[in-house]
Amino acid sequence: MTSADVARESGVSRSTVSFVLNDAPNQTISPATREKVLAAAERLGYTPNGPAQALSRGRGSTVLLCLPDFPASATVDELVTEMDRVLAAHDLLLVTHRAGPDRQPALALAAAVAPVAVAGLLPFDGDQVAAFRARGARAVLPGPADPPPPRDDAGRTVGVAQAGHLAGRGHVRIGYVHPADSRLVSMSERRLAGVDQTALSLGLAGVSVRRMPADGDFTPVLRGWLAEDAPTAVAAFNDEVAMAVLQAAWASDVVVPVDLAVIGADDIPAARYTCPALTTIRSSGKPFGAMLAHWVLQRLGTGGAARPTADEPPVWTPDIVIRASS
Amino acid sequence: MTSADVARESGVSRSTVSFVLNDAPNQTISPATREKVLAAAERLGYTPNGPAQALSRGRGSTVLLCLPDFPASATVDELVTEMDRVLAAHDLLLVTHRAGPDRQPALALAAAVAPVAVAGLLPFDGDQVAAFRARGARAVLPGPADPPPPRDDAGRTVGVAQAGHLAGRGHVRIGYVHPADSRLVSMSERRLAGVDQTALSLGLAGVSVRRMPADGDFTPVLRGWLAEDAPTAVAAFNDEVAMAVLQAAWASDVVVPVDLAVIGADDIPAARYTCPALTTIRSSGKPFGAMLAHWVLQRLGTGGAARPTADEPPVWTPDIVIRASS
DNA sequence: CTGAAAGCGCTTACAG
DNA sequence: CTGAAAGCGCTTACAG
Repeated sequence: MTSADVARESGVSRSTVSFVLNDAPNQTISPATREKVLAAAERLGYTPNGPAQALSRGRGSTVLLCLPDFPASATVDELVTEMDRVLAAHDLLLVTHRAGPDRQPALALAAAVAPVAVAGLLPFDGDQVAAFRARGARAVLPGPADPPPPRDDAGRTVGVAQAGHLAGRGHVRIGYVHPADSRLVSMSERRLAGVDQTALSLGLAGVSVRRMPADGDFTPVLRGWLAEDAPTAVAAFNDEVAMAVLQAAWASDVVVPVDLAVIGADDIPAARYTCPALTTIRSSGKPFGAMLAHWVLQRLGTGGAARPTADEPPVWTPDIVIRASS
Repeated sequence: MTSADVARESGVSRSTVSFVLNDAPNQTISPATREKVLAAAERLGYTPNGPAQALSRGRGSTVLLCLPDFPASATVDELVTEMDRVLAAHDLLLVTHRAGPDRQPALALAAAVAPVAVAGLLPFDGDQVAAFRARGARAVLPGPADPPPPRDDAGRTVGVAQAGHLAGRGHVRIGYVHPADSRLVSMSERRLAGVDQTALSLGLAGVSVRRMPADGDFTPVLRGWLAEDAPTAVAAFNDEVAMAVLQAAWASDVVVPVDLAVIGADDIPAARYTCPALTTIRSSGKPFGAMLAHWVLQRLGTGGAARPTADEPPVWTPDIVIRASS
């Protein structure tokens, strides 16, 4: 099933078929011909071959998004969905690749699909950019020279929101708990920075920091912590860490939120079901997805395209979900 | 940067370049020429254009996996990672597509990348199969005539494991809780079938069933349930539902596991941090990913390929993770 | 208003 | 052992 079949079926040339199917500008096709071609294509169930189109146009229609090896999360799903949505409005299709120990490297995928652009959540270094370019990408971002994506800022913002809430509840000795998973440390550092900065600007005590032990049992750490720095409220890196704190408190007869307030981050589905229900920070992946898409479009020069998109501006505003734990 | 550049640089024809780069069988290239070409390709940083290769070979090198619109989960990640891994051993690259309200339909992606095969977790109907085929896929599975993937069985198996554990603890009145999310009902029905069947075969009472209310508060339901059917143990559809049950018990002064035993499913990261820690069923996505990959390969006739893969046979064995809730 | 022709980057019989 | 040529399915100047 090729365009030649459609041409034959409708009694015109392949050029004409291509013209009508692509609504070629500067090309005036008679309504009759147009109809014939459309009907034939319909009847034959013809669909143009994407790779062939890309080859001949010298420009693919896919964008590759490289995701880090983070645990599955609704936030990333939202990001991807939104990026897909705004890209689709510009006839660009999103292909995602999640890094991972056993996963094929993104470069192989890039070679196979020849995306017109590749985007990532973490900045690419010079070699990576060059490699993607060698595989046909016209835009690779963020590159080493680019401003980092607003993710850093987003991380900080989460910490700011956590500390702000806790301080608002009257707490002055705030603690922070890092996750055990080393893949998450850089993100956790950013969140901590937000907590730290807020505590500082509010004139609170310096924030005391602990890390989740690898075995997942925070109980001994919590006991020592309470004895030493005696935080009255803890901001956890994320909801899982917050749950570990909740569990340690439960095991130690420390009553939340009376003896200890805790706040998580991410608002995972489980957060509403903890005992007590977890107060947390919810940050949608949507604005970030929109931002990445717009960045790609701009870099591709499709920014001021004919078709205007009524997308909300990509602003990053974490929401606080107040439940019972603080 | 094309193969013509490499040919020019190394002073041979494009055919020769193609032969050495592809290790063409039935083709004897002198070691000297071979070296020259390889060196030139290396020097130029040449990478073949995937779509062009696909076009000329008449066979793409990607496989499209269509994922349903389920919440993000580690199990699906494992499935994808494993499928990617075994496919990669056959020079096939995996491209995943998650369905969703705002996502581009999978057909558009299929048209753009022209995958040689498309696989799904849920069976495709006749129209879908035809549409994918029209976009170049040589294999689309599972189709309407195919045996359903062992997912159904997997679902049942989870229920069997849940009920088996509960019965082993001496419970005779077992309850089951469906999730509120309607996208999950068919999966939940399968798990319930496993519970039901096991209870039946063990001569226990029929299992009493409830569903999570949309507002997420299981407390009123639990109270009524305890008054009516008085189950002593409940198997929840998944860990989130189990947590809701735990929370309802906590709110009702029902002590778990003494007054009520609960078991979840999936072993999400949060499961170890509930109070008490949740007993659950863990089923890796790995065997299912391997199975799908093998199915694709077999359908593609690559099954008995030269390169043997030392993959474990795709067997589906859920593990029970015993913690404190039952 | 429409068609013949070249070209996108590759592979692969077919000659030599 | 190596090269000239055709072809994969499309698009797009260029003629008419």
